[in-house]
Amino acid sequence: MTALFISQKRAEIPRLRSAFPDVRQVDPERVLRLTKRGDQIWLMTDHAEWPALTTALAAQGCTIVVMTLVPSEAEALQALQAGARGYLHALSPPELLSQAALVTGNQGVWVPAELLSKVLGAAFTTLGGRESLPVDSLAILTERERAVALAVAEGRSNKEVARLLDITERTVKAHLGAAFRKLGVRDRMQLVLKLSRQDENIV
Amino acid sequence: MTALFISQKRAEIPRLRSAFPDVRQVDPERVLRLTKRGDQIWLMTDHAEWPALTTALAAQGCTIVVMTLVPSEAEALQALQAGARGYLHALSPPELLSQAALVTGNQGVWVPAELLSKVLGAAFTTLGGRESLPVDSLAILTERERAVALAVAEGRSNKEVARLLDITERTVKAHLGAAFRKLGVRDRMQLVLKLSRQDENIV
DNA sequence: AAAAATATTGGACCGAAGGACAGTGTTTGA
DNA sequence: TCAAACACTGTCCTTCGGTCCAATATTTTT
Repeated sequence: MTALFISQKRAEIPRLRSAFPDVRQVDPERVLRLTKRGDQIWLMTDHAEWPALTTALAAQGCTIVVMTLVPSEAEALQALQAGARGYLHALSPPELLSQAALVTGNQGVWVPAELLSKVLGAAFTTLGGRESLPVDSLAILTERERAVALAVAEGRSNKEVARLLDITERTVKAHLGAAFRKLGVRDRMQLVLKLSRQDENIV
Repeated sequence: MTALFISQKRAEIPRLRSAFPDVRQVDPERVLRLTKRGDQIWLMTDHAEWPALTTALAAQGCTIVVMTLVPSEAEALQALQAGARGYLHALSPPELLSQAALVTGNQGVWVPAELLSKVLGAAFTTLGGRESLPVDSLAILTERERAVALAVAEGRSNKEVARLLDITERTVKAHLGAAFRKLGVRDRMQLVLKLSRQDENIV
């Protein structure tokens, strides 16, 4: 994993280097030929092409954190919609940079707390929430039947479930059979499909 | 820092416990008196008050991850809007739960990759999952093995697949056995889990 | 108190699933 | 051309999964 700092201007960010000693500074024009899947990119918004560059790098499988000197809600949304996983002030303290790296490196999204509600609120109103409250199939099961069904839905065999719940394999079969009947499925395969893909049945 | 698992039903989630051995299960009614700032809350959407509870807990300074058996874009938005920092499938593998805990514990937002783009309206590329992507997994199979594996992953029995592909049930077993070996799974249950939860599987 | 639901287990049965071993014909690549 | 991969099928065997016939004890509901 390589860490790259992309900026049009030659403005070095000391705090970035103190958080990531191995970071390399690269020009926007050449970065697309230097990056590979999984690279961590710190991208300054000091040139006009940064949204397109973000999208292109995201398509390559890079993790992009957009850095700005003037944070704004609009720019944050633009960054995230372009495929960036993080957005923060360029002069953030090193601990914050490390935190953002940790979060974005683990498939998370990092946005400053004061912008988070605005960004999510905007996303919410933009997409509009259509209320589709899916019925919970497991509600009609008893506690024990549900425990067995959930364990089975994770791929466990009857014997494994028996050990897990400290009951006989025969009892597992009993609960499981009851669950099958109540849920209207014929076997464990249908069960796991019903549980993991219910949204497709609703919508 | 305390980890609490909140569910109306007594459904234990074994994977949650395997990722966080010290997690305590608490009833929704009593959780507000037990939590303190910084606690990590895993909240199931199996009762009607979960959005209000999320807001209340977020106001207390807790980190909330909403878990559901039926992920949907609308519910994800509702969770984040209510103040949750994470949203994921209740049957996610332990590594994913750990990752979500890490991200949300560091002020990050965690949403499954396939929902992230919808939630933020962004062009996220599915990063991670190197050898786990469905296409990658199925790529190592022959055309026939892939056809059988996909049919089985839809819940069909060997006999049904045989009729579907107009071959003998014995041949289905042959192709399926080869697929098991190549994919490193032990039976059809593991296969459907591997294929249906690919997008969440990061490794 | 009576009735219903739940949790637990037993035995037996049968089909499905998966592997071991063996064989045929076709296609493809070195 | 020859080896390797592929597609296909057979028999035999073991284990697993699911359902049928029960039974008993506890809890909850009516």
